[in-house]
Order: sequence, then C-alpha cells, then structure tokens
Amino acid sequence: MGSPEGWEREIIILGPGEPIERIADLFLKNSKTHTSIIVGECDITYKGRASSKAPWGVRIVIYKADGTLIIHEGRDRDPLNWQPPGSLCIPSTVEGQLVITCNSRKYGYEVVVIRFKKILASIWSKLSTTGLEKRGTERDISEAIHSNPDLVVPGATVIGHEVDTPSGKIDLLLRDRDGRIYVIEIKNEKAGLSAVNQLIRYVEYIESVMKRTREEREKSVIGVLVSPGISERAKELLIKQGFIHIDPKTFKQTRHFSLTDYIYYKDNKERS
Amino acid sequence: MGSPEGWEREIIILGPGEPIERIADLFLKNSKTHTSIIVGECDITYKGRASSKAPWGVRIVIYKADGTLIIHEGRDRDPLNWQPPGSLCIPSTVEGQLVITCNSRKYGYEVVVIRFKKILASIWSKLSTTGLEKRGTERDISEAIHSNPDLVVPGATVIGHEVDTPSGKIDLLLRDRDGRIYVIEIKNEKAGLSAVNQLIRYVEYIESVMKRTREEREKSVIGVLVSPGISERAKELLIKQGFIHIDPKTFKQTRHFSLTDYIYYKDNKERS
DNA sequence: TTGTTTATGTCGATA
DNA sequence: TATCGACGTAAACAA
Repeated sequence: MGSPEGWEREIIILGPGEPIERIADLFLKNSKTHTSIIVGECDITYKGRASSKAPWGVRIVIYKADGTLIIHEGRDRDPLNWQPPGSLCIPSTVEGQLVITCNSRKYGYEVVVIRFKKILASIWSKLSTTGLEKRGTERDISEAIHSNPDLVVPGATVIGHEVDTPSGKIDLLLRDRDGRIYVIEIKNEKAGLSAVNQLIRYVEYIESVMKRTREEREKSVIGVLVSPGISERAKELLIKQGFIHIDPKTFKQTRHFSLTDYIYYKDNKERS
Repeated sequence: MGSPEGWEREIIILGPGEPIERIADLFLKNSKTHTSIIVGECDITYKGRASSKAPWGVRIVIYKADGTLIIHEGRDRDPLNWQPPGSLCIPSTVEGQLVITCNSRKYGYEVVVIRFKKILASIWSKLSTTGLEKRGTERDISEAIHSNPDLVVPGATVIGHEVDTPSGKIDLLLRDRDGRIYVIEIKNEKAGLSAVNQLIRYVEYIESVMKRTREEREKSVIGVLVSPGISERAKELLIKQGFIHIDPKTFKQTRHFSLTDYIYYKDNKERS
C-alpha cells in the first residue's frame, strides 16, 4: 500500500497476501515503539500459571510497546489469552507460517505461542498512554465522609483513617459525642458476606484493643457498612451483630464534596 | 482498497482519509455480525458505576458482535474504557467528526461516548468464538485430592465436597482413621490473609455444628490450606490457629490424576 | 435471574 | 520487591 498523504509516519497497514517475512520484519522492528495489531487465523498454546490450547480460529493479536500481549475473539471483554506488561514477543517463520512466541518472567516462566495459518491484516501504530480521570470511586466516598462525618453519624468526628489491623485496614474510625466508636467499612458495590465478615473482624480488633468489659464493648463499638445495597444473607449477619448499613445515595450533595455523579448513577440503578 | 483476491468476504480494511460517513455506514451495517476495529485519535467520556474522561489520544476501539466494547491504549492488559457484552454502539457524525455512543443496561444505565478527531484505520472481520481448554485450575487440584485424599492426609476419606456454610462453601471435607476432620481450602495462587480468614470461619462453623467440648474440638477439626505459597502474615495467622499449609507441588504425579502441567509451572517458579 | 467464587485475575499503593 | 486490597473487576457456576 502506498501513502500519498504521507501518513506512514502515523500508521502502517498491510492487507491480506503480504509475505510473512515482511510482517515478521515489521513486527520485530516496530514492536518496541509501536503497538502491533494482527488479524488472522491462528491457534494458540499457553503454559504458565495454568495451561490452555485454542484451536484454529480468526482472532486479533495486539502487542503493545510496554510488552503487553492480548488476544481477542469475537466475544467477551477479557482476552482469550494474554501476557502481562514487560513480556517479550519474538516473531519467526516456521514451515511457511508466522509464529509469535511470547515470554514472561513476571510469574515464574510463562509462554504463549501463536501460530498463524492466514493473516488478514497487520497494523503498526503509536498509541497514547494517557490514562484517564476517574470519579465516583470508593476513595471519593471515603473522602466525602472524612470531610463530613455527619453524613454517617450526626455530630461524629474522625479519629482514624486506613487504620491497620491484623485482618486488614479500617477505612474510617469515627467517635460520636457520647464516646461511641464507629468502624466504617466502605464498599462501592452491593455488599456480600465477605464485607460483613471483614467488618466483624475489624470491630473485634478495636474491641480487643480497648480492653473493656463485655457489656461496655457491646455498647461502645459499632460497625457501619456503607454500600449501595447489601445481600440478604449479609444483612442478616449484620443485624445479628447489631451493626448498621447505610446507602451512600442518602448522603445527598454536601457543601464539602459533590457526589453528583455517584448519585446520578445510583438513581439510574434504582430505576432499572 | 480493491480486492483482487476476493478477500472482501473475510475482511474489510480502510486506511486514513476515508470519509467518516462511509465508516459510520460500514460500522452500522456490519457490527451485528463482524468485529469492528478503529484506530484513531479520540477522546472518551464514561458515566455509569463511576465516571471518567480520557483526553485526546490515539487508541484502538474494538466493538465485538456480542456487543462488547473495549478501548485500548499503548499500555496495560486491561482496556482504558469498555462496555460489557450486550451493549449497543451507535455511530453518528457530529460537526465533521465520527462519534460512537455505546449504551449498556447491565448495571443500571451506563454510557461511553467516543469522539474521533482523526481515523487512521478501520477494519471489519468475522472473529471466532471458540474459547479454549484449560488445565491446572483450582478445580483440577480439588479433583486430584477428591480422587486421592492421601495427597493431603494419609488414609483419609472424603466426607464432603462444596459444603455450604453461612460464610461460604468448603472446598473439601476429609476424615482420617482417627476420626479427625480436615477442612480443606484450595487456592491456585499464593495465599493471603483473606484465605486464612475464610478457613478460620469454615472451621468455626464445622466445630459449632459438631457441638463438642472445647478440648475435643481443638483436637478434632483441622484447617488445611492448599496453595502454591503463603504470605508471611497469613502463615503467622495459620500457625496460631494450629492449621496446616500444603503446597500442591508436593503431590507429585498420581495414577488418579495428572498434575504435570501444574508441577511444571511450580518447578519453573521455584527456579526463578 | 440471582448470588457466590474463581481468575494466568489486573492494577495501584505502600512498607 | 513483596504484600495488600480495590476494581466500572469479568466470567463461570450453582441454586
């Protein structure tokens, strides 16, 4: 393919019928700086943490400049096969077929071997590595409560944040005017049993640190699960413990932090 | 691009400089049956469970026939943005730019909007949906122990499998000649605190069901964590409980089930 | 459909 | 580097 507009600096496109030696050569030469995309009929062998074999089929193979390999079929969000960033792909020609061998050392030794029976398209292009801005995450909810503990407990103040325990980190610790302690666990999804179990362990730990009598403990340390929804079994367990569940959509907008997007989503979810 | 070899039945390839109306048309017409691939400079807005905005950059947009949308940059295994299978992408032309709007109803309402400033390549091709054969998974290890409990406890027999508890399912339950019960938890990766916590909850449940005295319990129910490796803190917790850790690479090959690939991997990991 | 668990999870933050 | 927990986790599997 010619390039009358001079766009060969931005992209290289080869159609079907190109000699595989040329594809192998371009792959080898460009894969450190460009993303390689090959569409073609291939089979794939993987051996590493698990093992797999994919039969002949038409797939997209993408090898990024950071050493990531992903292979996609006509379904699913996740790749059929892949290798993590930092992997090394080497093209070769075996018995008239293009073979790409991809090695990774991230988890011991892993290898993916792609053998092409037919290549329909191959592309090289420099892709961005910009990333993106996110909002509406667990951290945002945590920050919202941190700036304004009233959202969860009226008149409470923050006494701890990311508090380390043998069972993990407590998202937030609050204390109200009467000295009651609240262990806050935040999930940005419908909470299940594991979230409640986590909360129980945190509360047990705080109680053990406080070293009070049983009666005092039960009055003074309360688990609070903040999440959009909670499963039935999880709610049972939570209530049995005397804990509280709060849905962040009840926060509404505050002067401290805008949860507009989050609430927008929740409202839509409610409707569905 | 012409097609002297008649390969237009297998793939359509457009280079830079194609009118966006043609691309929009092909996208609309083919996206139900073919996977669409567009390489170009775009910005992306996402609103749904979270929100995000990606600035102008060169990216690969893939829209599969099952309604999956994925957008990749020049780094990382996971897509920058995506929509799950079953989503609907509609192309439009706005102020001379191609805009693809992708809606999903899987989690309430979610939308990804891709606006192209420049398109470098667009491809349509029918991809396979073959899937693959896997081995060396947690299930394989579970089946290996099930067929041959001696791998874990000499002379033991299987008395339970996928046993339901309030905290989740127990992978395997064994009993040895002396009547001791073993709760087996299998992980196919290095085990952390959560794995040990899970095991503790299972053992507590089995003990509570057995309703024996404290002394009897401590003798009779033993937690066994089967995993390739265990983190330091997790091991402390495990030992404090009097539980056992077993690495499946010690299984070796048995006449019941071949763990060849698994062991192959572990051996390589050891070396690294 | 719903809930639960696994995953070659991936990825980022932190000690 | 190893560990830990969140993720718009996704995908498989059982109920």
